[in-house]
Amino acid sequence: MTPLEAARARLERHIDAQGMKHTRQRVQILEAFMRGRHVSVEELLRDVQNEAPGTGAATVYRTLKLFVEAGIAHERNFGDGQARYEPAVEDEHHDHLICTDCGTIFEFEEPEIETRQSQVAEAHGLSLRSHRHEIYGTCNRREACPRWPRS
Amino acid sequence: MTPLEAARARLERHIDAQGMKHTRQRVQILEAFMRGRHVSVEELLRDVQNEAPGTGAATVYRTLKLFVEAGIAHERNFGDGQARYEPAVEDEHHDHLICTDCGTIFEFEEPEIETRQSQVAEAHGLSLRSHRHEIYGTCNRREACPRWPRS
DNA sequence: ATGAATGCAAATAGTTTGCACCTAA
DNA sequence: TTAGGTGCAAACTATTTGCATTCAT
Repeated sequence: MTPLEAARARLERHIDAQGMKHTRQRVQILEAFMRGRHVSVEELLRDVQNEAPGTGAATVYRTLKLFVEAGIAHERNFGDGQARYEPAVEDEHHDHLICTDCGTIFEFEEPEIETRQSQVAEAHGLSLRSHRHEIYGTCNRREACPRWPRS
Repeated sequence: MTPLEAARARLERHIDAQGMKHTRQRVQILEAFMRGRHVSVEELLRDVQNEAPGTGAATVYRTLKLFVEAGIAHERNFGDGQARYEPAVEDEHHDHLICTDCGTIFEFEEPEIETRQSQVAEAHGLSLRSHRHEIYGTCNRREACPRWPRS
């Protein structure tokens, strides 16, 4: 089962469970969404409208919320003032590194940090719900980074 | 030297260095700002206008940016859609825990997490610039938490 | 048939900006 | 005197919402 198939299955299940309707737009948006990695609404809307002109921005916003509720998307906010969404892989978690020069987004996973984090929450008497951990830096990669001046 | 005095000194220095002007508003906003802990612009504006009616919102926004540039404030974003600012204490760093029920903000410092974080950045070939680490949870404190139902 | 989903446009919320007036230096 | 600062209102950006229309069931 491909990630897209898995996501589609989860979405169908969620839609049925909530007594919602299966629509052309929801499938189209899902397909475009699953092709991306950390897409902004703007980017996604552009992609969708390429194949399905006439799709409204409001629908994309509403559908992304639906994806989050269905557990197939995570909302991210990297401080550029717009939300980004990424496909959620079941039982998988990672945080992000962002190059402030070129905008490249890397992912990382640090069990030790996660552990410490739980301890911190506990020490403060909080029941951990979620977290957000982003590292910002510059990627020092002339070739890869679009903002590095080419000689 | 109190924190306020220290901040004022740094601000004056910055203002002089940049050839800017010392104004009544900047001092008033600084004083109100240093009284708070993680104030939103809205809250700060209200405080300032209590003592200095007529102060404009734009001035508060502009002044907070100035504070950040002068190194006496940090901008924070806890996902409630508005920026918050907190006094920067020199050579001190902490991250945050936020109670999603009552909004209480706790601070924490975990050298081990910081260390791992640097290693992660390095492993990905990034020069670490900054980071953001927030833990969200619920504080389980009937008495302290305004959103807990009183019996 | 009928209620939910869509698309558009208008509304919102936080923040920024243009500009005439004011004020520190 | 005069550049920089302030206050107001208008502009902006991302997102949400109201509503008439369309579509899945």
